[in-house]
Amino acid sequence: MPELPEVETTRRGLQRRLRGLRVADVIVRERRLRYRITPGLRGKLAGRRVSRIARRGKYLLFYLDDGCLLCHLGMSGSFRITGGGQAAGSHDHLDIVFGGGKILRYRDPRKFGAVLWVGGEVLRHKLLAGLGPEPLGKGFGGDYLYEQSRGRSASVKQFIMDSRVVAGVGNIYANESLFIAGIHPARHAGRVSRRRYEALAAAIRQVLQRAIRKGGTTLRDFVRDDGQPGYFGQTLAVYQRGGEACPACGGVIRSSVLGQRSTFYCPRCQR
DNA sequence: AGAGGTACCTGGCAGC
DNA sequence: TGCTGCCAGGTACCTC
Repeated sequence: MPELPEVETTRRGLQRRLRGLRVADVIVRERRLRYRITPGLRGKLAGRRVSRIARRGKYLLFYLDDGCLLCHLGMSGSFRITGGGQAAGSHDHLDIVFGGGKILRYRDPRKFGAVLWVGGEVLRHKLLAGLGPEPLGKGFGGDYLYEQSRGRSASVKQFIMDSRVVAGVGNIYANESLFIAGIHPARHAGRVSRRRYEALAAAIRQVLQRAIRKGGTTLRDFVRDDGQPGYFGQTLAVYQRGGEACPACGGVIRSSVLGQRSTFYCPRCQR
């Protein structure tokens, strides 16, 4: 499933190849994603030029001349660019055709994604307005996590996966960063020290940056914008490794469920 | 305000 | 082998 590094990898690839291009046509095959794809999208986009592509959490923001296409890949979404000869598959819900013939194709078997046109200031959009700071940006760090977490009884894992606390930390990287920081995922967020939040913030930045450098960690059906699958799961220390040996101490990695999410940790290394 | 639960969807896989 | 049924997983939203 696309996590923040995959989204960032996608953003970089798409920006490199689409910036400055003008939309010629839009083909919507399936409108029912998490939300309905904005009706009349063709009229909104046609003739507009892509000025840049940004990211906010796991949302992709395609800035056009006078508005923004706000997209989310959900669980199984991917973008790719085709030359035009490729026939659309059954899960290829949207094509954005550019002048010159390049096609940006959105595929999403599970339809958890979103493609919405936002005419005004996109960062004030309901889906973005409440997001916490970017984990790789200013405003995020140990002090911030410490202050935000006081008095909170939810587990530290659920806390860092709350998009209002920090944007875009999903299940994989929550597991991995807690392992690196040596913090037990079920520990109450309000009972983690400032010093340990410092370690956790550093771990979150480290795992995300490393995955971005690797081109994105992927488990199943993420496809990079060049159409190549991006399997990098072998670099994960604990995620989906329940019953295996901890790479740090050799003990057995445990799996459990926290907030309806699969959770992996080493009970010896994480307290 | 915070915590917990639910819905959305479908490929993949476990169990029969 | 073939069918059925369950579940993951990100996020918003609802309820308590």
